[in-house]
Amino acid sequence: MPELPEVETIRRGLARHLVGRRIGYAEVFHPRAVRRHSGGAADFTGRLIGRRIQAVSRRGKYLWFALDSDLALLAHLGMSGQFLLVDAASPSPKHLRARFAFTDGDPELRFVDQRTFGGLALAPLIADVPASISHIAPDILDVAFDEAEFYRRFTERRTGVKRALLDQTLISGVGNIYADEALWRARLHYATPTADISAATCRRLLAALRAVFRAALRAGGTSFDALYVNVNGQSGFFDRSLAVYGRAGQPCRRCGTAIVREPFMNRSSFRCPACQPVPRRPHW
DNA sequence: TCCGGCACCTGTACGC
DNA sequence: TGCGTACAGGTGCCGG
Repeated sequence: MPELPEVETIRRGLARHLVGRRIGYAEVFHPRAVRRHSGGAADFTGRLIGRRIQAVSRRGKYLWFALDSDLALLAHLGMSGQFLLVDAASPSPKHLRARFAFTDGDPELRFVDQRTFGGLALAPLIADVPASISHIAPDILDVAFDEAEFYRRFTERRTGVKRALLDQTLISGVGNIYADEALWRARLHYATPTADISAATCRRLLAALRAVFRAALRAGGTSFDALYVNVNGQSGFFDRSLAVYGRAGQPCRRCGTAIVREPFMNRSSFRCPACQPVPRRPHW
């Protein structure tokens, strides 16, 4: 499941291979892949032909190709989206949703997405950010991330700390896996009310998040299966370093207590019952 | 306006 | 073997 470290790993690979190249051909194989592009598939591909990729950028889990004339090709990988750089002659995978060929030849870019939660769209760039994601907050690795402003908005919320971390309009790039990992590092229960978090605890939580993101980036991201791969089709290795996610019944790496898995927000949360006890007045 | 719940999707694992 | 069900979860939309 691509979160910030996985998307950043992919962004770096795309930037290395695609900046400066001009799109010669584009094709969409499934309308759902461009459902957020208002003009439909024909408009999407037609407006891409002849455009040159100037940069590959990211905010949270969104990434985009900055094109000529302040236009961006915006992408979200959803649950299972992949960008792959392969030779045009290589066989098409089952879930190929779109492909882009370049005027200078191979490799071509393919967008593959099994569960179709991901998608592509064109959007005008306003102040270097696609207009359609202006509501997405800066992520914690972004120089624009303002810790004091985050703390103010965080404590104004009437919700629990994990719900807040997953709210991309408050802080972007955090998904279920890294939320659980950061909460474990900061010794916080997911249902701790944000209003009860002190400034010092908030700093500790953000430091934990930064640390887990950086460690995951060094490992090339987290892969549980073949659904997350970098642009060369290779998996990341951070799953071997996870402290709580997916470790129900196994000993906490800090205190040895068995990790528990609990349903929360229609998904699973993992925590150490000793290091992350239920708070006095939880916000479930 | 803010918050929580749910639909959207497909492959895999598991029980019967 | 084959069928049904649960599960994985990011985003946007809707209702309270």
